[in-house]
Amino acid sequence: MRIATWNVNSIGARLPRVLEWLESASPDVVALQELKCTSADFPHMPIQALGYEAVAHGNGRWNGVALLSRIGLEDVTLDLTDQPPYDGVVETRAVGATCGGVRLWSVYVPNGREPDHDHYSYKLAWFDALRSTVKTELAAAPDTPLAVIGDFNVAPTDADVWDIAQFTDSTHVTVPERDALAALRAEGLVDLMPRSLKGEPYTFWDYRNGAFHRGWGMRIDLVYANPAFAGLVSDTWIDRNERKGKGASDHAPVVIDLEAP
DNA sequence: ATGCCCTATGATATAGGA
Repeated sequence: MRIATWNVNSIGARLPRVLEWLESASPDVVALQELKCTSADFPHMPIQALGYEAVAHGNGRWNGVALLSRIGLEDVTLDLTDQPPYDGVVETRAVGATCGGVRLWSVYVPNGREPDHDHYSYKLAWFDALRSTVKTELAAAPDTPLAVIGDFNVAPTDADVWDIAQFTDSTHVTVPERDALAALRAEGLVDLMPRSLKGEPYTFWDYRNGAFHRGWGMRIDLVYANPAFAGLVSDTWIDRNERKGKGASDHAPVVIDLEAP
């Protein structure tokens, strides 16, 4: 079984590359983030034509998540339990489903913007709702393989950014954000470290300043798996080739290969 | 080489991304 997660930075703009990648990489399940479209505008038809059914959860211009599967899509859950709103809106940042016996969550954790911004406290509250939701699911089905995959918008360690000195006073590397990841792990998840195709662990490179070719990246797209899931994994890797060329997302897909449960 | 920001929006600027 092949599972992947990919922040596509607009499914509309990325559709040609997404379709090509589905054909070449042939994943069974794909978690997408940053659709930047409404659920109604999600391009189901060309994706279905490749054999995937999809649940898309998007409320417009920002965020939006989806799960694509060609091995079943059951028990779909939109949003986290008690997911906090931002500016009065519960944003479309989480969707869960069971695919081929594996429980998956596609998540797009809020950015946080600046450590003293409202968005940052929102980010931490959002993480706690994620932790709580996962805790409940793990308790209800401890033997079911489960993974939370997506754009966590936190680099777990200093080695997960190209130069920690560049991140003074910025989000994504602060202690409270990393503590939020640790709290998730404490519920029984492990951070599955992906194999790199080129000696750097990054999954995101800014569009600006030639960041990709300079190796100025960050590992913020993560795979958090319970032991039942981790025990099935044969490989985890970052498809950085997908960051190359014209019309690329600023994130690369992270691919997980595992034995079917 | 992978090459110096991109996307959606009531749009000719702006907000958000990280």
